[in-house]
Amino acid sequence: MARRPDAKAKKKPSRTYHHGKLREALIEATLRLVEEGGPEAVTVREAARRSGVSSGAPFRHFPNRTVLMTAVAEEATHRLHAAVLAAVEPIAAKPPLAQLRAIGRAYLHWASDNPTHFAVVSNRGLIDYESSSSMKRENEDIQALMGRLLDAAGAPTGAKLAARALVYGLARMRIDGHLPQWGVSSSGEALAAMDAALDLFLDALLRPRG
Amino acid sequence: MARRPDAKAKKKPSRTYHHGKLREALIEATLRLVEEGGPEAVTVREAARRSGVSSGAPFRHFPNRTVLMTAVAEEATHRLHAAVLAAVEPIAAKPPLAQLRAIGRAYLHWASDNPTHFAVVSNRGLIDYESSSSMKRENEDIQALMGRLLDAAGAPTGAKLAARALVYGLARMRIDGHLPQWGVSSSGEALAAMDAALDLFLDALLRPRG
DNA sequence: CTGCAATGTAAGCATTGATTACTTTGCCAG
DNA sequence: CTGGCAAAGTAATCAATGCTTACATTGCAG
Repeated sequence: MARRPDAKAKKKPSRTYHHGKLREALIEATLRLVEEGGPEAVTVREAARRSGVSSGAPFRHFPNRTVLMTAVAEEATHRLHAAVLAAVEPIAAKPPLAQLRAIGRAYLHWASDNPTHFAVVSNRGLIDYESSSSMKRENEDIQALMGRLLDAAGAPTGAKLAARALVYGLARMRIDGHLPQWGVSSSGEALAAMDAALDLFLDALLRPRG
Repeated sequence: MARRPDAKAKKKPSRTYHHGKLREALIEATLRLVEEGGPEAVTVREAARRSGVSSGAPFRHFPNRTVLMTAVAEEATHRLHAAVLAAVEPIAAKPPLAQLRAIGRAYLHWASDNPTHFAVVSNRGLIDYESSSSMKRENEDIQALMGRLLDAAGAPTGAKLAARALVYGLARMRIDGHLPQWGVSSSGEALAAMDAALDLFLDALLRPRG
């Protein structure tokens, strides 16, 4: 795996010193750290190690650990946003209920497939949410999309919060370990149960009221 | 506040050494630490400091930080359980819907009033959930109660998971900072919105289906 | 009273986030 | 070119933390 202490830069083995793309390398390394052990496993020094630089180098690009985590959360949010959009856009002509179902499923599946990344995105005590305009925008974009669809489906006022809470709750229950009965690692059954709960909720919510 | 380096034990100022009730003192100190700065702010050394013992002493009672946190989660779960029971028991004769509402409200209000304690209870990555039989019991007790009430109300299969997810989702959204529009600190409006979402969900779920 | 287990202390280790002073590098104005 | 300067590395250091080990004190049981 490791040939020599150099072989770091893409083309010029400049003997170490001046990584060239350290910022991106650190984000990538941190993404992998999150993947491997969750947000708590992230260590600035380990990210530096994996990027082949000294322990102080990361602080040239990120003032502190939180900002590094925020950059990772930004990337993760981007992926989640893309996954959700990729699920709705092909069926933009179908009825709102179908689109809502697709959004919820995409969200839940992404969270289930990327539990540790979802943990970074959702727990805002770990990041500096307000500082990232892109993360805010993509987040609000999903909420707005859901809002429009709920309105179009004639959902009652307050349904937006309930819908958000249900999907968010299912996703977090999974990563927080509250779904042991459906298998901790075998995501198949848990996903099926979550999908069923989502369907139930949407059907109940959008069923015409007397 | 601090008169002398002694004045620690209740009655016998035994010059330090042998605290007598260090275990409980540590749990109490940790509870306060959680209260002040969330689960991440908990430090074994600080708990020791506040209990007036050396930094190694806590390890005589808790093998590691996680076990200390688990003890705190146990206590917090006990309080949450008590709050929920106190809300339902007086109205055990009323219809299931009313009882379900009361449970959800009590849960949400407790989580809202004790956000950091709720964080400890809910995030099982921070504790050793399986090792605490009392915590498991009280937790499953609430779930079972909700399950019975949902069955009695004629809720469809799968409603149990949806109901748990909705309440859990609302509670976590609040502590995770996903409800800025309802005021971060002014819990009044956020609570009202959560209650409304809960009502909406229960009404939709339990409305007779065709 | 004695001796042992429980419970505390003191000191130390490895690790971490962060800072500081120094060094190397790329690049741009002249 | 080239001289110099800002950007981006390094090395050394600090304080804090979780946890361990060796030792000290205590109280209690026999």
